[in-house]
Amino acid sequence: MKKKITLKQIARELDVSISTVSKALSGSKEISEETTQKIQAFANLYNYKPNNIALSLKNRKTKTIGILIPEIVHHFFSTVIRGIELIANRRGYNVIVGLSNESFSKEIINMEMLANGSIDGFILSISKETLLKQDYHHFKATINQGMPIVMFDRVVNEVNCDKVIVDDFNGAVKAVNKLVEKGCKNIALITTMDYVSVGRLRTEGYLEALENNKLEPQSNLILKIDDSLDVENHLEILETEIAQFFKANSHIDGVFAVNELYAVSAMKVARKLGLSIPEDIQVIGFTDGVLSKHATPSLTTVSQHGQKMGEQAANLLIDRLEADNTEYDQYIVNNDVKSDYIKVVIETEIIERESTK
Amino acid sequence: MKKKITLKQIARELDVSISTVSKALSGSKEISEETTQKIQAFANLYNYKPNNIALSLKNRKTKTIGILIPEIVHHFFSTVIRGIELIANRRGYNVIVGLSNESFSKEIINMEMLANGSIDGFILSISKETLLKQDYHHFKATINQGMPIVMFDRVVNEVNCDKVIVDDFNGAVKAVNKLVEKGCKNIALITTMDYVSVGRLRTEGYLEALENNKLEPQSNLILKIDDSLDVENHLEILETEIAQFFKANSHIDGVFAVNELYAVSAMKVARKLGLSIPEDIQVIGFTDGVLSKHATPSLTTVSQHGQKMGEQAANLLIDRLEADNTEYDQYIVNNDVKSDYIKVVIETEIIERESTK
DNA sequence: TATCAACACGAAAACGTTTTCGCTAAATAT
DNA sequence: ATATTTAGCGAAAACGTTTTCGTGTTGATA
Repeated sequence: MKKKITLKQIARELDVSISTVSKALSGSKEISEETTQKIQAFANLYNYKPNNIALSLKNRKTKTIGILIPEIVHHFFSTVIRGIELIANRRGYNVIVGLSNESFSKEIINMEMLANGSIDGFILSISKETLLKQDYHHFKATINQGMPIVMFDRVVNEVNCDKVIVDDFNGAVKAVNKLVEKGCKNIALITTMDYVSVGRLRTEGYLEALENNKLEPQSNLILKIDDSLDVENHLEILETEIAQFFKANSHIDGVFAVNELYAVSAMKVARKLGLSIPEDIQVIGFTDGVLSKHATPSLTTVSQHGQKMGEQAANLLIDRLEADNTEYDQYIVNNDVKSDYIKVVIETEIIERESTK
Repeated sequence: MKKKITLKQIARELDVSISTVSKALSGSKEISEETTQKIQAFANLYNYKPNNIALSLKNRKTKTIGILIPEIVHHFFSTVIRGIELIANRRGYNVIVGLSNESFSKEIINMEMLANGSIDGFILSISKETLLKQDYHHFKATINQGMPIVMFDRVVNEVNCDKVIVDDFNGAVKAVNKLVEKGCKNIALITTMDYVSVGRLRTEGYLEALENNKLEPQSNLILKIDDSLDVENHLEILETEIAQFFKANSHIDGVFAVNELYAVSAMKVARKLGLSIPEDIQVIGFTDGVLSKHATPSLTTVSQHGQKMGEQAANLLIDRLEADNTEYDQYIVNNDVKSDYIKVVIETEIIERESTK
């Protein structure tokens, strides 16, 4: 077993100083041709690579970005990671991931664990519990210590930082418009509780689109699912709730669901009730994942472009990291709080499949 | 913006030496009660946390483990990551992820990027291209430099290290047995090309089970899909191949597919051909993911317990890291190569759903 | 009073780099 | 012949820790 070789060992072996080795390897013209040759040959032979940790300590930057997300077994989040990793790698950064599991305390612990030198900046999406508590001090503290944060998808106005979001509102509008266009008159909404901002925005988009299309919103056509419990294990509850919903409102001819699972479950339940899709009920979901693509019938969805979100977030963060010079603080103009922080909005796109006519 | 405070700053502020601060904060009884109090109070006030990078350099360990997988937008792999992260976090480790994208060169680049001090050890699953090339020098080199590797799922005998695998062979046997038990006589296999070891093992299990059940293996009942092209974008090719397969072999009454996607596609195609599931054809897939759970009809699958694999892999790696003392090398006994490396086999489990009777 | 242990703290090395500065000897210019 | 540049290299500091060893002061003991 040959341990990795260091500058010091090379120096001792070739009877030169550490500085000479370092300079020779970086091709400094301060060192003679001859010496440089000798040192580089030796270094190659022993496959010398500088130690990242030592570099990090010296440069006070780790070339590593921290990702903090609620859940990783999740098509959308893993797609975002892929986007982040793609850009990070291309720009010479590594990626370290922490999972909050939707828990406030795990979010904090993870942040503190990473904020002590391990990373240069964060890309994160806020946990449900944090959103519920509305306690964002850990984000603010981190930013205040000079560590930049980029938030994506689940963001919050109270924290001043770069953000990448999907246009939830207009995505919902588009979806509902599409259903109207396809002839639906009684469009149901299956959504989550309001505290997750993306759910709220999608609900608002749904209402707006109804109004635009001169359709009367019917409060009984909105089904709010309590997903504070892990819904994966409560599939049956979900399905029975949807079944009751359909039975109580047999005039429903279109469904807009704020996520894939709700949409697929709706299709499943509808068919069990003897309704056919898309003939009797047309369905559109949000988030274009595996389920949508491979369900039967395949699902028309609003695509969030998760990978693009990840790429944008990574670029935003790295740009900021590498423009270390300027102080990106907020300032006041005309009694208005201004800031240099950027909010990127990713446009949604409707992908039509078999669940609509 | 207050940057993070260091020992040196605390020392200067309180007019003591750096050593004294360090000792006081670690509660050394070498420092007087009074001084300790003062220092700890000050450190708390300024929220002092030791710098991880400096610690890493000093201790020559990073408390970080590197994960290298072919793909992250993938239910199985993300489940494994979740398991690894769970254990890593519990045992005080961070997790850094690299994606090989099934590419040999990206695998190497990623390994080299991480092996230079950033991590203490690897948990990885081999890329398809590497398996095809059968070039494993980068793994061996890494191990030889004293950096432990734990391989999972896609492993290879040529490399000496700890391994966590699923019992692919017996999983396949169980699946086929189940189909036989449910009355199938002509069981088809939909599998990948042989170079991915897990695919090969599952194929062998299929054949073994047929033999055990005194069923004649029929070579035309085996469909090998070339997944060297990204299959996600070749859904149609996949479906037409399966359709031709079914048409040419109308006596098929059971299907065992080596992954979810093939199984779900098989169901979809079968139904388009007017066959009903499970009445006409029963289907069992491998890998229990979202698709299996939410397909209609839901899919009976062989569960791989990805999270458990991740947990085992993480424990194996960390155990090895923290037992740094002993040299875990291979040695010869009775002309036999022995090694202290452990191979953990995770048992599969059949989860019965609607696609079987 | 001289010796010694206990106490409280500081100096310095080490982890592996990069970089600034200084030094010596040779080469060139005056 | 003397002054000045230049080439080639080494010493040392710095990044932020921990830890070993040394040192000075105090109080107790012989």
